[in-house]
Amino acid sequence: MPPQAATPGPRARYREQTRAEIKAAALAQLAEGGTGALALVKIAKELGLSGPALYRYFAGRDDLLDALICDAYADLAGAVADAAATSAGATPRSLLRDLVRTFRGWAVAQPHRYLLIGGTPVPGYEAPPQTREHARAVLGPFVALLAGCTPHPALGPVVADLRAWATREPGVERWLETYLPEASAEAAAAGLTGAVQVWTQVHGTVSLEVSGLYNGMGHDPAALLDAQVELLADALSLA
Amino acid sequence: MPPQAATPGPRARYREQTRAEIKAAALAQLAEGGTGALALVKIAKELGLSGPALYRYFAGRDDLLDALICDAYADLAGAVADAAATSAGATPRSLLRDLVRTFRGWAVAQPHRYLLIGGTPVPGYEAPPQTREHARAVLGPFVALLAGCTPHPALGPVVADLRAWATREPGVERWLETYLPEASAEAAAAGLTGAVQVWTQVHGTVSLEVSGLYNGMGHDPAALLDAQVELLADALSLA
DNA sequence: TGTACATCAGTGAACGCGCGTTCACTGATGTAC
DNA sequence: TGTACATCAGTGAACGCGCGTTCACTGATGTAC
Repeated sequence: MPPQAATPGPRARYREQTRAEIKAAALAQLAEGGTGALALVKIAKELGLSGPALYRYFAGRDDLLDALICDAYADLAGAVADAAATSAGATPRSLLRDLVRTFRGWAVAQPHRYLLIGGTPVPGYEAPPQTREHARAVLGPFVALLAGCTPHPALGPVVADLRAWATREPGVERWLETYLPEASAEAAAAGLTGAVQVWTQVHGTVSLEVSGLYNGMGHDPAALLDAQVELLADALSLA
Repeated sequence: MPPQAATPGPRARYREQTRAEIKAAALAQLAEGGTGALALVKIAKELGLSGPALYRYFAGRDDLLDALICDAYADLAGAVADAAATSAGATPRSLLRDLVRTFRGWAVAQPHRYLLIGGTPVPGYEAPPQTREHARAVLGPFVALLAGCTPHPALGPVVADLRAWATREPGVERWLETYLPEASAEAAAAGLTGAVQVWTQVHGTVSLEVSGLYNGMGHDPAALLDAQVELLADALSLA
């Protein structure tokens, strides 16, 4: 009788390690040539393996892409959550600034990964269904921070009927419980509205920077984003 | 002696028509499968032509992509300029609203074309050098509209030294003369700052919508963008 | 502790696909005298 | 108005490439008695 099935065993550990190496090589390719440059054969060659060996670790090209996307979402969500934990206790305004800076920092440090989750959907590739939940996890700390804020009246409620949305869209219920455990319906709606507003602004600025579309304009993206945080904080009446 | 070399002649006209048909077929493919799905052979087949015939009209795949991108930029810039001309005389605030709505309308009506110019840069494809100038042309009416506005102090000047930038970056000189013919340095800087601010916000909202990343959030993108226009107008102190 | 068996990582050859691009050519269309 | 020539759209065959994926297999590693 084995001591406990919980211990992975050397084989499983080695397996996980190889999976990680494959993903690392794949990311390196993405960084160089974009989504179109991701080729299983080239990855194998780079690892000193031969072609079909990769099929021991991933069901195929799409499966590998799935894993990369999930990792990227989880990683970004983790970074944002860490920042929220670190800055807990600060004023909402400076917390928002920290979260936004973390978001941008993550994106510009590894543009290919940001493009993977925030860029053009890959042709012929159907995103895994958990994608929506992952995206919401990234927004989680923002909603939590902004719950109960007072958005500029023009913004209105992003989701008119929160309860209807939560029952219609799977996963939303649990998400709300995680990030807004004790918020009133009004506070939750305000937080969601604020988070979407922040999201659109930050994604706009960051994705333009990451795609290199700023090249011709000549300005400092970090400073611009900081300024936009102030505008956002004003629009949401943050202290 | 021919009447005037200015008249294109039937051959040249037919040639232009075929070029247009090729581009239309290419756009149809982009709409279905994204950038990766653009294949010369398939385009040819769709037009009843056979493979190499396309090389009479385009030097290759990249040349065709160049043309599509230039067209998209020019088309969007034209739409925005038309909107500016139509709404001339309105208050800055409602003019901004019209321009932004036009921008979004163009993008959501043909998402593939918006992704072509605002999405992830295509792997292995080097954007033509005029791209920057085209992007600036789209922003032109916005700068013109916002020249002399009073941006929120936090925003600061997007370009600290406008004159240095204009001499460093080719094409900027002429661009400034076109859209800010008689503006003071301060008014020009304010207009540029405002335009960049508007650009980041609108691109953020529109690109999230066009990429389908809104699916899981459940809200009305057009209403959100309208609200954001009010916030922008406030941040730029528009009448 | 040793032996028999199951599991699984990895290989090499091969298939089929679609693509971009080149080449030598045919035939129609326009142009010059 | 008619003829000779140049221009140019379009063809068919072919090359080479890199890719995803399948298959039957070998050999090492772990496991059960």
